Amino acid sequence: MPELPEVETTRAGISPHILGKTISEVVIRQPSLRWPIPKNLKKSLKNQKITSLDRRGKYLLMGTSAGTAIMHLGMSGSFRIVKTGSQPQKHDHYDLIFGKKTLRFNDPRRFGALLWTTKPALEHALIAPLGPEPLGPEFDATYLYAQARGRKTTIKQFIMDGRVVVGVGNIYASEALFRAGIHPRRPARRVGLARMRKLVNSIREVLEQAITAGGTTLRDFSASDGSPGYFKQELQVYDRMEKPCTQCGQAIRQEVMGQRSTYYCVVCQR
DNA sequence: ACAGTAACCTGTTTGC
DNA sequence: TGCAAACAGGTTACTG
Repeated sequence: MPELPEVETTRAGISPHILGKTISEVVIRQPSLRWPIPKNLKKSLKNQKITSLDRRGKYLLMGTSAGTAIMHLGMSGSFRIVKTGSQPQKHDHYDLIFGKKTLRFNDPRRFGALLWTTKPALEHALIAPLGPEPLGPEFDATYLYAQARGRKTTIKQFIMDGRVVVGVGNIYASEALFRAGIHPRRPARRVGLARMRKLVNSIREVLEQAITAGGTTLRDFSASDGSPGYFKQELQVYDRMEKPCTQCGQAIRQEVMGQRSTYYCVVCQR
């Protein structure tokens, strides 16, 4: 479900409800997520005040004076702010209770994560290897071009590699490549500097527009207040197999690359 | 070092 | 209608 815009929408949505607030109770109903929720997490988090809520790639980093909770939404995770004591639904795996309000995590497929670290979060084994933020200053054409030297992989799989750049998932990879006019199967090393510049701009543009629209709701994503994301209306290729290209009218093609559905226009993308 | 694939899970859609 | 296979927005770990 969630790529960078959806995680950012989530971060912005829950921030005002938890920043500066103190966790009065932690309830774990299902500890077996992508990795087991650490046994010490409940004790570590209880009575801690939330001092920050940051995003790194698709990870949410919830800071306290004692350490940082590292959270991930996986494929199907979402947070809701609910009234404390309200009946948990199916797949509601954990609650962070802040007095009258509760931050509740729901995740049918259980690819999400909740971890705890007392070191600086950026040094954590899952966070440290991550590439630059696509909306940050280090991500530019020169960097992307340099990274692509000698790489045999396709440009689509290249921009979806979190060590190259974070936050570009399956939807926005297809969308950014369409906007940049680059064929998803083109080898990464065969994209020149000028087209890398175009690609960097397309990635930034599509992510920023999606954040503004509150993310993309394809099936079941919703913000922490339950509202959907509206970027689906702006999608040019993703989930539009056989529909006309918005630029040239050619039927949009769908293929599987690296076990992921990929959508593109055979005329506009080379 | 890199690329490709299987694996982790459940729910929904598709095809016979 | 029923059942099985395929597929879904992510990421790591393993294999070659």
